[in-house]
Amino acid sequence: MPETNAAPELNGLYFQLFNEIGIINQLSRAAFEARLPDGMVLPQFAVINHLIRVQDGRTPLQLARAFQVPKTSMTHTLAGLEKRGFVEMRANPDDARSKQVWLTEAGRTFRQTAIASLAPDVAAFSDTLDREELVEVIATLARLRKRMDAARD
Amino acid sequence: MPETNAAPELNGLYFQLFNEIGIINQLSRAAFEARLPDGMVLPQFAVINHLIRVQDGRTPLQLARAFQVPKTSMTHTLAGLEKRGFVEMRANPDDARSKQVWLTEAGRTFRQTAIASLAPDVAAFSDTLDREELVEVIATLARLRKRMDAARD
DNA sequence: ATTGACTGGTTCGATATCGTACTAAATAGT
DNA sequence: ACTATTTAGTACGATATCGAACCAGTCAAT
Repeated sequence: MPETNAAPELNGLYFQLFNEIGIINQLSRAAFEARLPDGMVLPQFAVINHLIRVQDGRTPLQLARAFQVPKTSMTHTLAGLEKRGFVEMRANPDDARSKQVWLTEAGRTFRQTAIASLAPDVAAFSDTLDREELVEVIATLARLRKRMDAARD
Repeated sequence: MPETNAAPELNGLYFQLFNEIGIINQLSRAAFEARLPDGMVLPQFAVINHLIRVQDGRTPLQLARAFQVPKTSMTHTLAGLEKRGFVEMRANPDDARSKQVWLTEAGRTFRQTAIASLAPDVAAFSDTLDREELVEVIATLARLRKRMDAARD
């Protein structure tokens, strides 16, 4: 009965994939946080990075959705960034309930120095995957991510 | 000056990769925990799964290393599993400081039912990657994981 | 215009995660 | 044997994460 076994085995592979992903996430988080100053934490850096890649002025909810974290978590992350002066919360002119998150100069320069200080760590394993492999695995994971995202009812 | 740009761009790709990984990790965690009973959490399930894949009787420290979490986190995770009766801590006959983690029958059956109840969720996106793609991306990530692991001094 | 449903964000309490410091056992060097 | 160092695990305190409940603003239907 090959058909009845097909799905479970595939599921097993997905479990394995999520397992690898969990471990790498763990490793990258630990490596990042070892370099970042005092209590600065990976999600905070990730938010700054995201605001650079896309544009400033996202709303907190947009950010929460981008990272797929509950909005309460994003509130907390943003509070930390604001306390450090790396972002600035402004009122959203289009919607009085909402806000906008803007990077400050301090936030931008922080990102620069953080990336610079992380470079040696990345260099330690950056020869593992060449550019094509990287691009491909990113594309594959992005495909999966979008699909998983869409699958959430 | 193409050479000076080469490295930074590669770093940027790694950042993107870690970002995708973080989001998928988030999505899979949320999906899992939505199905798991009450306060059962992803790492707990992952430990049970790991104990099935490799063998019973791992020590807490081996588990912590396998998942690349601090040992205090593993202590906490195992305490949760033990309280629910899914694992059993025994003395390690080879080392009086150490312990061994063994699955109980309840733990094994729990895994079965958990996987069964997760199957529909996985099915919702399991057609995104075919078997070859899955195998390949897992292999690639495993390679990166091992390399990152080795790079930690 | 008014009501009811919905949405963006925060507050609050419970739990997870993790770093530091500690204890006890094992190991190494003499 | 004896001391110093390392190793396995835990206790504890600080912070991160998240779900539930909440408030204020928006939108839709009448």
